[in-house]
Amino acid sequence: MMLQKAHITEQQLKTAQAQVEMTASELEKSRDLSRVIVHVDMDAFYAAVEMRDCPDLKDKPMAVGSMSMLSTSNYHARKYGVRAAMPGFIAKKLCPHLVIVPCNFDKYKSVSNEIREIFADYDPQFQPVSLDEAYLDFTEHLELRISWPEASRTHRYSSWKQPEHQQESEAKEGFSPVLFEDSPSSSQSLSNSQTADATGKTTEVFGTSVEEAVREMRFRIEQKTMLTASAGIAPNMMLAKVCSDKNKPNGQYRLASNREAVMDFIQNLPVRKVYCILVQKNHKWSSVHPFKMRTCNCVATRFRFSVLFLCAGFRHREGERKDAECSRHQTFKELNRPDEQLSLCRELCEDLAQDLKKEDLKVLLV
DNA sequence: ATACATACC
DNA sequence: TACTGGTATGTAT
Ligand SMILES: Nc1ncnc2c1ncn2[C@H]1C[C@H](O)[C@@H](COP(=O)(O)OP(=O)(O)OP(=O)(O)O)O1
Ligand SMILES: [Mg+2]
Ligand SMILES: [Mg+2]
Ligand SMILES: [Mg+2]
Repeated sequence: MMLQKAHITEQQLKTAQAQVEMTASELEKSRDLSRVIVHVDMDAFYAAVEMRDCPDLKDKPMAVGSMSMLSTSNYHARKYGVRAAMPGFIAKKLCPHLVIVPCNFDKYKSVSNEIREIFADYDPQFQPVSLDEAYLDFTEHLELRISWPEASRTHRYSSWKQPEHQQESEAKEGFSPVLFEDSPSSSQSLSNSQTADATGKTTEVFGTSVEEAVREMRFRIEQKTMLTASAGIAPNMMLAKVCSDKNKPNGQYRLASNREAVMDFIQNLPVRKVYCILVQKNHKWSSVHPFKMRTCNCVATRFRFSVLFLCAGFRHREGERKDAECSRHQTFKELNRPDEQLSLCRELCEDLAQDLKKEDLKVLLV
């Protein structure tokens, strides 16, 4: 691809530029900022369920799975680098005190059913992605909600969790304070706008804005399951998904529905976050990886150049699979013998790989 | 149509 | 000692 790049002519660049402008204006016409999309995702899902059901685990680094493979870890364990898809015995080396508890899929499935009941109240057509997350279109809910009486926006604390006692001296906004009415970000506590009930804070009132509606949904999830969720609010699913990660755990983030805000948000995002195809080394559109374009802005400013490579992707074959029954790890070992790896690296980075030794491989492949 | 490669939870 | 399994999508042949 570097060789091809050297032979690009002015004429080719001009043609590419024209293509880009056509595509861009077509796409701009179809930009839709009218929907309010929410992506909700439970925090450290399997691990959180296990911690809820075994309070001894609360303050310990823990993970769910086995010595062979972990499905996820709690946030405490993540500080040590313990992650999903990591073998338990390796995780133990990173974090010797790690507690590993086995999976209980039935429990995760039933919690999933509980949260889906709540999702359906906001969007009956919600799209589940996995047991712990879903996309919701809040547009219609919000249109109705705007004229809802306060009673319909009031929710009870479950007996297991009353709100924290608040300082009397702390000035309160008064009745039904509406939080985040127009603030772009927040990871505020869910329990700071309780009504000043004479009998004592057993309910919570939520406003009519998107932020309030989403905060309400997360509040209901927490009261019902004793588990927390995070959420992203944006004009489309991709952006909502990226937003839901931003204030995780137990937070939410809204990206405003205007072109400028979206452009600004996208600018410095790692490409990896939005369009993984571009960094798949074997994908036919894989023009980003070889040329080290890491951020979206980089792709955008060099788009004219990128377009020339859209159809010029490369592939390499990793060899034939010999034993369909073996584990993923075994397969990897079979297909990537050191000598195969060496020749592959030499092929892929000619100039770098002349003096390549086997010890270098590990680093390169990582 | 099928095998294969890769992504994501 | 130990390196997943379920589901979806895209590519090459
Ligand atoms: N690689 C994997 N293999 C098997 N199960 C997985 C894997 N990754 C995730 N899971 C399971 C366990 C997770 O708790 C659940 C939800 O995934 P995900 O939302 O990505 O992470 P998480 O909920 O554990 O943490 P968080 O969302 O807070 O980052 O799916
Ligand atoms: Mg997630
Ligand atoms: Mg999650
Ligand atoms: Mg998830």
